[in-house]
Amino acid sequence: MIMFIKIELNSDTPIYMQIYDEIVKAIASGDLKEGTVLPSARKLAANLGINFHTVNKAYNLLREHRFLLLNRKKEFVVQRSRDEKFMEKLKDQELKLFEEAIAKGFTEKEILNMLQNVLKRQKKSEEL
Amino acid sequence: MIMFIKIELNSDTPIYMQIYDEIVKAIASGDLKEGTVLPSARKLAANLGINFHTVNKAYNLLREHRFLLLNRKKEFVVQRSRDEKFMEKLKDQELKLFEEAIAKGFTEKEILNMLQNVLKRQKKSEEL
Amino acid sequence: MIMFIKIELNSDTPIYMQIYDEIVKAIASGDLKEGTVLPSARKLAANLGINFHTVNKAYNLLREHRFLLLNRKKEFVVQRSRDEKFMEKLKDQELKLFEEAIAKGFTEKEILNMLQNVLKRQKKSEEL
Amino acid sequence: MIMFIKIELNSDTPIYMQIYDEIVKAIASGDLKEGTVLPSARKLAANLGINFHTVNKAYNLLREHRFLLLNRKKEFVVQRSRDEKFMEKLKDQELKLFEEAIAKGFTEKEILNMLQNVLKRQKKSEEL
DNA sequence: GTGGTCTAGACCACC
DNA sequence: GTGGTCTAGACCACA
Repeated sequence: MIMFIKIELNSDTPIYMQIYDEIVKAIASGDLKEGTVLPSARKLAANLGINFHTVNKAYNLLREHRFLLLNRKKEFVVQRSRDEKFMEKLKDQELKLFEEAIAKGFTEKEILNMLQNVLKRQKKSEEL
Repeated sequence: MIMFIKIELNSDTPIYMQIYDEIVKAIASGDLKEGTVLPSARKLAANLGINFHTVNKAYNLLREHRFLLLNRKKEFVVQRSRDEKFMEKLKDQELKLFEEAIAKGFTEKEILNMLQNVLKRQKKSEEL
Repeated sequence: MIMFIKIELNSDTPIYMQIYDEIVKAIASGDLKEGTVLPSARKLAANLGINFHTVNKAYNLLREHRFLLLNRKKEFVVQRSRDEKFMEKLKDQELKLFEEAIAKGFTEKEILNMLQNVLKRQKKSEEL
Repeated sequence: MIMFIKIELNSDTPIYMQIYDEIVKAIASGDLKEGTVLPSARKLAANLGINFHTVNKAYNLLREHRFLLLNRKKEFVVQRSRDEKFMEKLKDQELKLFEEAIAKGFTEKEILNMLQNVLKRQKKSEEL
């Protein structure tokens, strides 16, 4: 299995976080389907030219957040869990973000516009 | 000046975070207007029956995020900054949140519904 | 033999775990008696509309934990083993859980209340 | 600040887990009170004769589970969060454990006896 | 092979 | 000083 992950070594976001984000993005866009077995942490690390532990940390974080599971063959496999607790957390986070934006002086319309732009951008990447 | 802040001592969110959230909410809802001088950290702490440092931590975090500024008298004052960097950060955060939601298996419609519900809830508290 | 197992495809707990839990529950409640031959993994999988491997994983985990055994005909059979090692493990787990609860600030009374509620709920399902 | 933690290097439970358990136990018994600053990961590691990362892993796990928080001075501090979500999780775990015990053939009385013994043991260590 | 764990040494930003 | 992060190399149990 071939993984296309771009890593910016000189970014301010940690490498393991970049891997995390890229895999979530790939699941969201449909590039990684449910049941897909990810390359082993060691192989992906070799491909990216980084350390095994860095990839391992990303994989374990993804497992904690239920984007991956470890099967009995000790492979990391993509799952789409749809847990409702996540949605509740998301709601709380969004409420807090909106309050901050409005406290900053942005209007509801501006926020909605921004949200729609972001969703459009997301949808495009899904269609490619 | 009197501050109405509700603190849940038995919550799982830290107290300083609760103060932070409550003040942002008060600015968003219009209860706290630009230029309002907040009560000193010591007074608010006494009113809430909590430690001075806890309030101080919340105030400093709010200043860092440009919701408050420290005037010559060393008072914390409400400001509405409208900084565009915040909007950019917000976009990135929203994009990441949406990707996680979609990776979890939620549809675009479900997410939009959730967002509209959250905005409605927010608007109501603004009108009260 | 007919098995009544409810599977929530959109749950956050893995399906094989749900099957595991349901079978343990059925043994505890008396619905599945010692010596009962379970339907083959293939049949159960077909009935539930899920993958054969998922059921197989659950069955093997149950055998590992001595709730099932594999007879000469390679059928999975219910057994009630009463092994004391399990009780020892259980004690250790309970001790750790209690320590966590007390460290969280819950009182002994609260914990006892919770335990009695849980046992009552358990007993009711046994009587049905 | 002096920490009394016993580590079994030749145990089958990972060292970071032993540290985790010992600290939870210390909070439960009252040896570690809310607000207590833990020794730095580096110092504790030196005292125990183990690696910094091992202690760090334990500390971060404790923070994730809300037994510790990282203050603005980057110190790990004991907190007693009393979050209700924990109690809900605990209930589910207990229910599952009871079902397993009953499925094994243990009676309700035996389980209650065991639980009371464990609670007594816990209470004693709290009083010392 | 795999991931889980532990060790060791390094640089960073923050205070 | 602190924790956060990354690298490097090692041993283990498991399958």
